[in-house]
Order: sequence, then structure tokens, then C-alpha cells
Amino acid sequence: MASLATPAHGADAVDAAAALRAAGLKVTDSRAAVYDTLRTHAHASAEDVFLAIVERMPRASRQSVYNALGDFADAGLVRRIEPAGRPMLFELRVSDNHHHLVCTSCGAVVDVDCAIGAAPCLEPSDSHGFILTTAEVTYWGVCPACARAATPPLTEGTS
Amino acid sequence: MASLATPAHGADAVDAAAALRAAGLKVTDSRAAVYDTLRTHAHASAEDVFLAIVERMPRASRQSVYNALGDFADAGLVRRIEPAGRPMLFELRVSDNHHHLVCTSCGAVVDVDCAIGAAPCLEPSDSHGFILTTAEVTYWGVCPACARAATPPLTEGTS
DNA sequence: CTTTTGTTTTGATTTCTTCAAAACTAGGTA
DNA sequence: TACCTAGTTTTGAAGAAATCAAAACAAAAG
Repeated sequence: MASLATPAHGADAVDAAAALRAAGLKVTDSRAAVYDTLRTHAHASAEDVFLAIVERMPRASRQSVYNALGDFADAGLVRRIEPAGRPMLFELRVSDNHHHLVCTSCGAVVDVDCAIGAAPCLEPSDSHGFILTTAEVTYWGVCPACARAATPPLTEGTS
Repeated sequence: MASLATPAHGADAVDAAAALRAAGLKVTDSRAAVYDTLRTHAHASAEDVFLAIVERMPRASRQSVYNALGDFADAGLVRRIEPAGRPMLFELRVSDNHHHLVCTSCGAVVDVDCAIGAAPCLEPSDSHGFILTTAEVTYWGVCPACARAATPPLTEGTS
């Protein structure tokens, strides 16, 4: 195995750099690491990202993660979601109108495509004069894993 | 004017007390005040409620407002909404499935009835095995007042 | 009136996010 | 290549919102 031209995550690094440059952002190791983390961890919080990158980059700081995520969001590279009662989450999927399913028990988040047709929920019954920009749909429920965990062991209870 | 049987907000107080009792909650001045505040201030934050009642009840505390609002929510007397990036808001309108329009500029919140039919957004394209309980729709836009304020004075600019 | 259960107060604490300024570095320029 | 400069990262502190905990207190029942 050639020890020179093939760093473990070479391809990723290149892609992240390209994506950052395309968005008009200066490329740094820190930003590339944040970007790559979002590729493997959909719906990651700032803390999640920090914990993921601090292993490889011991000098990374939470603040730089917040900076990077904020810059990405401003540049349209990332979408920020904030389910009630939970820290912000970030995702790379930005070019479509999709919604989220959130587990009330563990906070797990899953993407869902828009329910009916293209953008159904974008038209409220009465806009009250607001100039609308987006419609956000959040489905709340219990994920399969939590539902299973919550169900009694089945050795007693249901007769 | 009879000084005895007609306290300024007697009717309200009675109604609030009745509502609290009906929900199985002990009736206190503090709770009644919180409840009444929600009747006049739809979509109030805990701080809003506190500021509203502290005028009449100088000894009121933020904590008791949080307690009351939490208890109300648990009892189904109140609905809690948490628009991204803003403090929680509370509303008395609980017995229907309605959604919210939030101003990205000033945070103003307005109720909107469900867009299509009864509960359209309650059915995602794929529930991913989740046991769904609610679907929450938030429309984001700029309210009339903020739109007006943001528009240049119209004495120069548009020719 | 007394008791009991639950509420309010007080004050501290936690969690998440943002602010600010000094040290540093990517990318352009001579 | 060496330098400059705008922009980034670090460090540490501060802020906002909500929650926790225990002692003082009050509503409703007996």
C-alpha cells in the first residue's frame, strides 16, 4: 500500500474542500472536519460534531464548531433544525423541501419527504398578511427502538 | 358601588378557578393569574406571563409561573409551542389541531387552521416505523408590521 | 382547628449558545 | 518564495432560558 498518495480519508477531504470552496468559504482543516462529520452523522448537534472531530483533532474547540456550522448555514451549505426542547441539529440535505420525524423518547431524527405532492404544507388556510418563506413540518412519535424498549418483557402483563 | 361582592376581575377569577378545578388542579391565586394572563395574551412566554402578573402580585416569582405553566401543560389545559430560536410559548387553545405562523423578524405568532381538511399533515409519506402522536406545522415569514418597517420610506429608491 | 398534600418561594445550577479579543493561517500578491 | 491581509480558530467569559432542590407556606379534607 502506497504510504504517500493515499491518506485514509483523502477523497473525503478533497470533496469537503471542494464543497467549501464552491460555497465561497475559506478551506480549513477544522471546517473540512465539520463538513465530513455531517456526511456521516446526519442530524448531528454541535456537541456531536465536536465530540466526533476532537478525537482526531485534539485542539479543536466547540466554538470553532459553532462558527463553522453557523457559516455553513449562512452559506446555504447546511440546514439547521431545532426540534422543541432539543439542541440544534444540522444536516447537509438542503436542496429539497423535506421534513422530520422526531422521537419524543430518545430524540432520534429521521427525514421524511413532503407528504402530499411537492410542497403541500406551504399554503396555510390564511396567511394573515405574512410574507411566507418556509413551512416546517415536524412529526412527533416514538421510534421503533424506544417502542420496543418501553414494552414490558412480555413474560407477564398481557395475561 | 358595592365594595364587597364585586372584585374588579371577579368573573374571570371564577372562570379560571373553575377551569383549574375541572382539570384536577388545586386553585391558587398564582395559578389563576397565570391562567387569566393566557386568556388575554395568546402565545405568551413564561417571562411575558411573569411580567404581566408581577404588576398585580409583586411577590410572584418566575419559578411559580414555570410551575403553573408546566402543570397546565401536563393537565392538558395549555399547549406549549417552541419556535426555533425562541423561548417557549403557551396558549389556551388546545382542543383542535391548529398550526402557527411565526414572524422571523419580531417573533409574532398567529394561529392558522390546518391547511387541508382535518389533519392533513398527520400522514407522512413514510413513518419509518415510528408510532406517531402529533404533527406540528410552523410557517415562517415576515409579518405585515415588520414588512412595512423594512420597506424604505418610499421617498427614494423605486424611481 | 388540625392535618396532609401539594404549591410557592428562594436561590443555585445546568445546558446550550453567543460574545469578544488575541493568536494564528489560508490564499492572494509582489 | 516571502509577505500581507482578511478571515478563522482559540480561549475564556458571559448570556439566556429552563430546571432542580429544599424550606416556608396555603388549599382542601377531615
